[in-house]
Amino acid sequence: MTHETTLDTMTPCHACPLRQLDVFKDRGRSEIDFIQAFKHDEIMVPAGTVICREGDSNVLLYTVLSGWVFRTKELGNRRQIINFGMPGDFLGLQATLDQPMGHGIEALTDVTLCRFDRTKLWALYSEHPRLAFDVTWLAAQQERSLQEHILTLGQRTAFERVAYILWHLFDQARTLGLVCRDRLDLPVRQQQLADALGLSLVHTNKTLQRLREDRAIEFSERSLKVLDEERLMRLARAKQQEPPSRPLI
Amino acid sequence: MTHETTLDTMTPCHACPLRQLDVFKDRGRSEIDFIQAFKHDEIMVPAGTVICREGDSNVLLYTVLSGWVFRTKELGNRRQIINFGMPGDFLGLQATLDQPMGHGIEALTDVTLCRFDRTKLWALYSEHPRLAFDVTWLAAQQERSLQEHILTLGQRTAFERVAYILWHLFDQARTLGLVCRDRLDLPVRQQQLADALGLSLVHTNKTLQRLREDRAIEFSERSLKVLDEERLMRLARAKQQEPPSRPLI
DNA sequence: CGTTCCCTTGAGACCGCTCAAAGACCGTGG
DNA sequence: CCACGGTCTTTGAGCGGTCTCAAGGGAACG
Repeated sequence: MTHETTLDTMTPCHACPLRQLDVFKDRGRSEIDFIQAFKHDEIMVPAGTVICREGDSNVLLYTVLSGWVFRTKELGNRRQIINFGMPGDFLGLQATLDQPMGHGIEALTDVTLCRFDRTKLWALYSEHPRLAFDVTWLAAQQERSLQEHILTLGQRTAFERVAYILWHLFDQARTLGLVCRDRLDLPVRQQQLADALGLSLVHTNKTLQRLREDRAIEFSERSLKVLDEERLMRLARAKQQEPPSRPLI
Repeated sequence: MTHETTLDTMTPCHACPLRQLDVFKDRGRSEIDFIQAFKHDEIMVPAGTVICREGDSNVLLYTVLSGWVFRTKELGNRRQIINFGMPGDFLGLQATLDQPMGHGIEALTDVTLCRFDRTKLWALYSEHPRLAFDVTWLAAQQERSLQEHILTLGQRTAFERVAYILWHLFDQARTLGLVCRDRLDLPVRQQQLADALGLSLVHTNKTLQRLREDRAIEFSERSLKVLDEERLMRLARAKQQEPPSRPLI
């Protein structure tokens, strides 16, 4: 089912390319060593791979090293994309403590994942309270992001939703250095935007057209260009906030 | 602005009435002692009190001891209720680590809150990894609940949403022993249901009528009676799941 | 007995949905 | 090289679910 490839040459944590980004907090040597020991292996999965399903137990813990993923929930024949995950995102925490996953996770692009041994999570808590704190921080941050999404689904119009999600993905990707000259490689289909926003594909498409006509964005060939960020944010009713310096595990 | 009353006679943690409920995990003596020391005081606030606002920093940590609260986010002149909190819910974690709260919290009914000293949170992590684990567990559980809400807002029809939220509140309250003979004291206005579901007040009201006509529920005078839980769940497209045994802090 | 808050009901408008079909692009195989 | 099927995007047409506006009723309270 999965066509995962276990990589022979793991990226050593102390040389993790993500750690060089400003968004991620600096870490002491001993913590990085622990993370290194915590890390089980590193895998590559192709776009479209189901990393785990809603209801799965015994899911490993992952950090996205490269590529994009998304979380998803199903209801009958409909599906909701909960949110998108980018490098640095920590996955699978919910399956801790005999609880099944509340959502599935799929690879949006080809993805490299650091895989961690969940049985060592307890050691992390007892030996490295600082890391334990960071795990909680990541969970709280995830909560924040979900709350914002609830606001979007509950109170924004279709037009605002589409504007918001594009800006949000753009803004988030920018902190990871993925934006170059206001242009972002955005590997998302319109159907996926629709599934994330609770809209139909057709209406999402028509709304995108309006955003293009407004000269707020260009978006084609999997590439998003933000022509006027101020305008886009106004249309999305979004407010800028400093990206917090966040932990990487 | 707040009319909070600090109670002279704090409930001792080892005699906490909530701990006697089956849903809450048993705890060792030393952990309860730590929680007791962690607890700063106990306050009573009347219905309608704003406990904290979105964007607040330096928010204390709370556990709801009795009564109901709700989390909220504003967008212009519209507001979204993120979810409702009942006894045992842990509030304010987001404000940890210099991050502002991502949502406001208000008292739905008169509420008793245990107030904790956030400066001691670090001690909790370093001295009681088990409790630290539980804090994370609570955050992950909160995440779960928000994800389900996202599914509701994104994929359920108005009718399903109303059915779902009533069943969900009913089901959750039941684990706390608040349901007696299929009847629950539900202190929620229709406007608040509407704000939680992203619907207008008018449409929420008409949808409630349909649910009443279907003989699935009775709901008036702040009292909800579930006439046919099977039917209600089917209408809500909800699926039952065992309530996990959860930690209480 | 007036005010206020909440619930209820009706009428009409509009936003977003479904159905349907065509166009664009791409990889594959004949 | 072209034909073909698959996936994704685009566009049109019409329906209906949900919204807004408006007004009235009931209960609680000073």
